[in-house]
Amino acid sequence: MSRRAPTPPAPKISDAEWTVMNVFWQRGTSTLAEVVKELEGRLLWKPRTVQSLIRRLADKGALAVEAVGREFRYTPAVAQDQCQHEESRSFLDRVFNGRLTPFVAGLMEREDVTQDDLAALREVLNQAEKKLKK
Amino acid sequence: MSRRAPTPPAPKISDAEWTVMNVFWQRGTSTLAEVVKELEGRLLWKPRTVQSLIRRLADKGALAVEAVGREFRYTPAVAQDQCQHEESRSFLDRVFNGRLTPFVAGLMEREDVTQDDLAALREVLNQAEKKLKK
DNA sequence: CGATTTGGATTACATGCGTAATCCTAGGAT
DNA sequence: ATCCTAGGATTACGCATGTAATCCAAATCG
Repeated sequence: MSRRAPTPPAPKISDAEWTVMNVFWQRGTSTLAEVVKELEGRLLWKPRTVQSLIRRLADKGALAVEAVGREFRYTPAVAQDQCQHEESRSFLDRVFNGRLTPFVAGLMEREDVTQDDLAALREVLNQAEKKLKK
Repeated sequence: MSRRAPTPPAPKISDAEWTVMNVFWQRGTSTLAEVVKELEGRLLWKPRTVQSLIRRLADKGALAVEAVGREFRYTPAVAQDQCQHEESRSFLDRVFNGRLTPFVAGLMEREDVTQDDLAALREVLNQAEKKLKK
């Protein structure tokens, strides 16, 4: 498992910001109120907190802002899969010396896996192998 | 893939601290000087920086301290695999909504995998299945 | 029209983190 | 005996983060 040619890196997203970005990636363009509603119940954040996080995300370029009337609509400006991949890489490097197999092995050992999980993972590996052979 | 009964959580280890803990987990009990030597070349840290990180790790209970003469020897006080697992869980929850398969799929898609990688992963899955059937 | 709500802008504030510098002291070099 | 060095203790310092509160203006409720 080794890196490919680097894409320009996406802005670094903090833990709390991931929660917010996940909402935007699921919903697409949204207003503050929509995100607040989406998170309420699930989370103990005051609306002001959500607003702060959205602002920071806009400041660092992870969200695009468009004024609509006197409100703003925010849209993800970075691709979810790119951010996920960058986080994945940095996580594996930091915690598992870059290696995927011990990570997966550790999870298998300490969590309960279902047959479905295993089947899905095998399918992923098969796809990877197919690509590899081309 | 689901959680099991929780163990008492290990102290939270920051990015830089992971670098230090990895040295201790590899070497076992070590002095400051040994860690500094191990890291030099690989890293641009001043010895003082390493000392600060070691101190913080001792303060948060991740390293045990034993005075030997006028020096200290530090020993990992938390298990590497437990820390790895906690990091893994929190990472998957934050970035992949807790799901392992998309994480693996993303890596397969964006990085270069070898046949050996695939074989090792398949073996891990086989072991997991064996355990599952018992 | 006045009061309340709501969103944006500005400000807050403790804590953690990355990255050390300073100070002091004991041990080793000369 | 003296000076330098290395390690522990204390302190530093700016930036990020989590978690908001305050202030102001526009819209909405009554």
